[in-house]
Order: sequence, then C-alpha cells, then structure tokens
Amino acid sequence: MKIASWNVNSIKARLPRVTDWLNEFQPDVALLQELKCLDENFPRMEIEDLGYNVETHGQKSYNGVAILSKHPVEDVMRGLPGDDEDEQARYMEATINTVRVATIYLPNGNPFPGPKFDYKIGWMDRLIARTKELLTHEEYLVLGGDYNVCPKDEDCYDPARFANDALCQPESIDRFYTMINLGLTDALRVFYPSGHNYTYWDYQAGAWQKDNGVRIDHLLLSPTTADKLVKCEIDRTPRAKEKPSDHTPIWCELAI
DNA sequence: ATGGTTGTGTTACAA
Repeated sequence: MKIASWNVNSIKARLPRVTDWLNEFQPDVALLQELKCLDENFPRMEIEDLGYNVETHGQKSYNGVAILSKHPVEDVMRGLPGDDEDEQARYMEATINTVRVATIYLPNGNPFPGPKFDYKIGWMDRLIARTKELLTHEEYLVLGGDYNVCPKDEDCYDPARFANDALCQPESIDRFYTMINLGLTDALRVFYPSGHNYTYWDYQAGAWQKDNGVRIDHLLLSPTTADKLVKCEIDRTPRAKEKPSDHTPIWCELAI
C-alpha cells in the first residue's frame, strides 16, 4: 500500500491540486496538513467522489489535518494527548488495513526564541510520549507529516541562514532524534542516505526555481513497518504546477 | 535587499 503525506497550505485554495494528485498518484492513504478550515467547510464530497474515505480534524483559519483512505478507517483519534488545554488541530490517528497512521502538523516554532518555540518543544515531548505508547502496540505504525524539523545541515539549502530559525534548533532536532532512537526509521533516508532531498520551498524570492528548499516533511516507521518498506520518494511534480502548495508530497510503499 | 509571497479574513498574523 502507498501512504503519502502532504502539507497542502489550505485545502480550499488547493483543491484542484489535491484532486489532480489523487487521480494521478492514487495513494491508498493520504495524510494531509494545514487544511485551514473547519470540518464543516472541508470539501468532503469532492474527495469522496474520487473513492476516498475522509476523516478531518480542523479549525478555523489555521492548522487542521486530514486522513484520506481508499480502505476503511477505524479507531480515529483526534488531537495529541497530554494537554487538555491545547486547542490547536495538529494531530490525528487512525487504523487502516492493519496500519496505525498519524497525520502530524508539528508547530513551526518561529520566531525563535519565544513562546511559539516553547510550544513546539512541549508538543514534541508529548509526541515522544505518544510514540512510546504506540510502539507497545502490535500494529504497523507510520507517523507522517510536516515535522518542521531539518534533521541535518544537508536538509537545509543554507544552514548558516537558518542558524536562528526554529526549523534548525538543537532542542527540536534532539527531540526528532529521540523519536529515531525509539526505533523509528526515517523512510526517505533508507533509499537516499544523504544529500539534498527537499520537501518545502518558500514562495518568496524564487526559492523553488533556485532549489532553495528544506526537508521538513517526514515519514517515520516502526521497526516491523520498516521491514515492509519497498520504496520512499518525494514527488516534486505538484510543487511545479500553477497555484502550488509550498510543500510537496512524500510517500512510501509498504508490502502490506 | 532584515528583502521576498501566499493564505485567511479583514488589513494583521502565520508560515
């Protein structure tokens, strides 16, 4: 099965791009981020008409995540556990065809330093706690999304320029590697062990044309899931089209 | 060039 993740930067603004991509690429599961709309405003019918089950966890104007699936969706959980006060719609889990999947929109954390970065760190600590819990289960596990973390210098086109950016701070990178050290596999690096493999390019200053990007969208797999990993790719074609998202999809194929 | 662009939803904030 093919599982993809894509930060669409507004599902309403991006609907033609998303439906084109679903029709052409035919993922079994699509983990979406940054819907920027309430659940009742999600274009559910347009997606369902393409053969997908739709689960959303949205909010007005900001954030919002979705899981689209050709297969039945079971045991949906909305919101990241660990803080009942947190109102931001950034996390949802579901079980699809024996695989527990999570769609993750990890806080950006800029400007650094400040309260937004502190929120990012607290959110990552909650994600680590939830991951430990999930790893005690027997299901396959794919944690996909916009992590807003560049794991290494090579994941950023100009590390010096990002020295004070929240995407590249040691406190958040350390927590990303805490996830890896729990036993998760960074699926892209199985096939592309090093080098520039970006998933996001700023709209400004011709960043796409100059390939001034960052790798911040990741698919993390539990050990038994990594054993089933056949392929992982970043699909740059949606980023090159008219009215694109600033992110492009990353996907993997599992022999499940 | 402490610049530049897009989206939401009103003209500021987030990314």
